[in-house]
Order: sequence, then C-alpha cells, then structure tokens
Amino acid sequence: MARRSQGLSERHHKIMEFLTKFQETNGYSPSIRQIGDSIGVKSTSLVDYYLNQLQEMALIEREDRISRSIRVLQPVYATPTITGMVGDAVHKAGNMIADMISIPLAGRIVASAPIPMPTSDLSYYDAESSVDIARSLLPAHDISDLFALEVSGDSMIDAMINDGDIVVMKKAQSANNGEMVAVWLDDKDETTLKYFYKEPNRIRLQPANPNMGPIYVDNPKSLRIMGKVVMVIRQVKSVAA
Amino acid sequence: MARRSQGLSERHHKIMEFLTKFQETNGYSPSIRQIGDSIGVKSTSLVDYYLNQLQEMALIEREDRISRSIRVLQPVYATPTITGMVGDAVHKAGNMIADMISIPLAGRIVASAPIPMPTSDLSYYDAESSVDIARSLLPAHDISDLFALEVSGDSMIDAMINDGDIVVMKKAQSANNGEMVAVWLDDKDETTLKYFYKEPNRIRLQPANPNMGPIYVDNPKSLRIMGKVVMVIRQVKSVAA
DNA sequence: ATAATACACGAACATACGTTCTGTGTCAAG
DNA sequence: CTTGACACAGAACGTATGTTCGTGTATTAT
Repeated sequence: MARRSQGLSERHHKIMEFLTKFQETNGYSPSIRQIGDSIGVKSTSLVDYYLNQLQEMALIEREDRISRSIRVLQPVYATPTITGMVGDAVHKAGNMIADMISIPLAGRIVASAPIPMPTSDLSYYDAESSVDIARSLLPAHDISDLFALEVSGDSMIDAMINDGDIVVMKKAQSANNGEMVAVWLDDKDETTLKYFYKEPNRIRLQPANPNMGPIYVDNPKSLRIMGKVVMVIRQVKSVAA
Repeated sequence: MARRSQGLSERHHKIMEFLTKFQETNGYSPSIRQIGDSIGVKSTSLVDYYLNQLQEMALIEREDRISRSIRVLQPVYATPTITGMVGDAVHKAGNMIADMISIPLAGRIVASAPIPMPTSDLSYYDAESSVDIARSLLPAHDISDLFALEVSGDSMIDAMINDGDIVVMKKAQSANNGEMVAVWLDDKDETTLKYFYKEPNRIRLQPANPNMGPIYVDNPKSLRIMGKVVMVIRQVKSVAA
C-alpha cells in the first residue's frame, strides 16, 4: 500500500546503500540480521518490514524463504565518493547489457525484389550478421519480430533512405495509419518504403520526403505489406554520391 | 594436496557450470543441497568435499558457515548445449558492454542557429541526455569528440535528414573531400549538412540527395565547419509528415 | 596382502536465517 | 476521545543450510 511519503525514507536509503555495498564487496547478500545491525535495528521483523516495502518499490527482489537471496535492482550509493562513482559506472554498464538488442541482419532490400525475411524465429545467432542497437533508441517497446536490412541502391531515396543505410523493421502483415511500411507493389513489381494511410476507397502511400507526392492504390490486393519500419541507421562513410 | 589428476574431473566441471549458471540466473549462489541435486549427489558432505577442492584450486571462494556465500572466481560455461548457448549469450552481452559507447546528446540542430557544442570533454554524464550506440555500427574507429544532435525542423531534408532524426557528429574544424560535414554559412546565416569537396578555387557543398544541385562557396572564410557527420539515426514513429 | 587414498552415502547436529505473532508507543484523522 | 495506520521490539517457530562423523567401497600404491 501507499506509504506516507512515496519517496524513500532515511531508513530505506541506508538499507539500499548497505545492500549495494555489501553485494559489491562480498559477492552475496547480507542476512536479515546483518541488515538490522547495519542500520541499528534490533528486530528482524522490522527489517523484513522494510524489505517488503523496498520490494514493492521495485528496488530489490528476493526469493521466499531463501537466505541471502536479495537482488538489488537499483544500486544506491552513499554520498558521491570515488568508489560510488565507479560502482555507478559499473551499474550503468550492467544496464546497458539489458538495454542492448541484437537484431539479425536478414539481407539486403532492393527495389526490384521482394524483401528477404528472417527464416525462423529462433534465428541463428550469427554475430557476423547482426546489428546491435540500444533499446533506448528503439521507439517500439515490443522487441519481437525485429530484423534489419541493408538498403541496396538509390531506389528508396524518396523515403529519405540511401544506399548502404540499415533499416530495422518489424514483421507485419497489416499496418495502422501513419506507420512507415515496406510494401511490395504487384503492378509496379517493386518494393518501396512509404507511410501508410488507409483512406475510404483506396490506400495512400506517402513518401517520407514531403516534397514528393503520394501514390494511390485502389486495389488492396495488389499491395503486400512486408513489415513496419522501426528505425533507419545511416553510417556516413566518407564517400559521396 | 594434489589430487590424482590435477585437472578438473567431470564432477568439478559440472559443479562449476552449475555455480556459474545459477549465479547468473538468480543473482545469488545455490545451497549445498541444490548443488548436490544438480550433479546427482545425495550427500551434502560430498558436495562440501568437492567445494573444498574447488576452493583450493582457486576456482571459487566461500565464507565459513554462511549460506550461499560462494563466489565464482572463474566462470565455466558448458560445451555447446542449450545452457551453454545461454552462457555464451551472456558472455557476448558482456562483450557488448565494451562495445557500447555513450554519446552525449548536446542539443538540437536547427538551420537558423549555429550548432551547440558539448561544453567540456569531461562531459557531464547525464543518462537522460545521451545516446547509446554499438561501436560495431560506427564507421569511425576514433571514438573521441563524438556528440549527438537531434534535428529540429525540415531544413536538413536535402541531406535526407528529417525532423526528429539524431545525427552523431565528430568535432572538426576541417574536412576531407567526400566527408559529410555540418557547416555554418555566414552569408546565408544558416547551418546545413552537406558533402564537402574542395575544388581549385572554391568549395563545393553537395547535398546528399543526388537530385539536388550543389552549393558553391568562393570565400572559404564565410564557411565554418562545425563537425563531420558520422551517423544518422531515424527513429520512425508512427507519425508522418 | 596391506595400507593409503579417493570417492561416496546418510544420519546427526548446531545454528544461521526467514517468517510470524504479540505487544507497545506515536501521531494524525475522524 | 477513539480509531487506525505506522514504526518498532522481542520472542517463538520452523526450516534451510553448513558442518561433522561414522561407515563403506573401489582404486592405487607399497
């Protein structure tokens, strides 16, 4: 339930500091009684009481009836000391682990050919052909079904995507208005990247470049949505057009 | 003292694997009995027996009479099994740490204003305003002097860069031919991103979009190079132009 | 053959540890 | 004033856990 002030009390703070430091120096968690000693509390029940609160605040995790099973989810360091800053850096690095996603590089996207899709969902973990991206950079929170393609040729230039760019896509068969999708146009026999808009009697495909006009597709069957574009990465080499 | 074969026996190996994995998945060490279960040993004393050996081999450390106090000094992953692949993935993630770069997000780039530069090299580590990028994605191997800017407005559209995009740049006062640079044009009073070409009597600024013509600058003094563009990231939201 | 050693089981033990219950004092809201 | 939420202590409880001991069986060395 809600505590009086939703912030951390002095006690909570001291406990978190102790947990963090103890973990780092010993490699395992302290016992309830050790925690009690560290903050000058005699009773184990009170410590348990606080630990439950910290757990509800998602600052720690612990397993029922298992000694020293406390996991510190968010390290708290005492006032800015050197060791504290080091620990903080370590922690940040640790977070970066969780915040990295390895996306399979499925192949190349060419205007004149359909999009190659990653074979299986349990895609083979090949370090050579994957793109590592920080989750914080991904707008989508749903990580599944992502794959990457390298753009070949200038044909996507109206989508402001150039040769050599990497597009991160999410598998999809349908799309909502305003989303950028990769579509295969039957009548044109080509793949393009456009913003998708479903209008009353037709579908409007809007290029990302506002200076260019839209394409209208009347027959929904002549259009196949391959995926939604999540991200575009351009590694600018020193070679110009 | 020395055991018959100084190498690890099968049992030792399995224990080390179990310890490593358990630690990584649970954040704390297993109990003696849990270890016994994992290797099919009924008696706790035997496990203790092996643990003492491992401790003498300096593979683990543990505190006397303290539960779950085992520290794994030298992680051991299984041979290519499922569990091994998990450990391998974790290991890979560990490598990814080293391959991540946190680039300060210095501000916004607007056509009508000069480029904001990061204040000091010991740039303040603010998690909220930084961009994490895998080093493998960066074409440049020189990591220093990198900073990131968020593009505001459509003015960079001839560089195929749109509103909301993030450009990663490297501080520079000069540029080589073919590099994309951010320049401030005195006579036009604006910042643009163009490919840089020094020609005999003038400087040619070529837009990334091949459909657009170049700009020529005769007086080198009216042009200030702010930095080289290293990378462009577009987080495609579901909002179109 | 004998002894020494490595490997294994199981029970008994002591205790470290998490959990629960009862009681007490404080303080603010009703 | 009463009520109830909150912060705390202490004790009692049950068990999870590390340790020790006694015993047995291979294997190896002497």
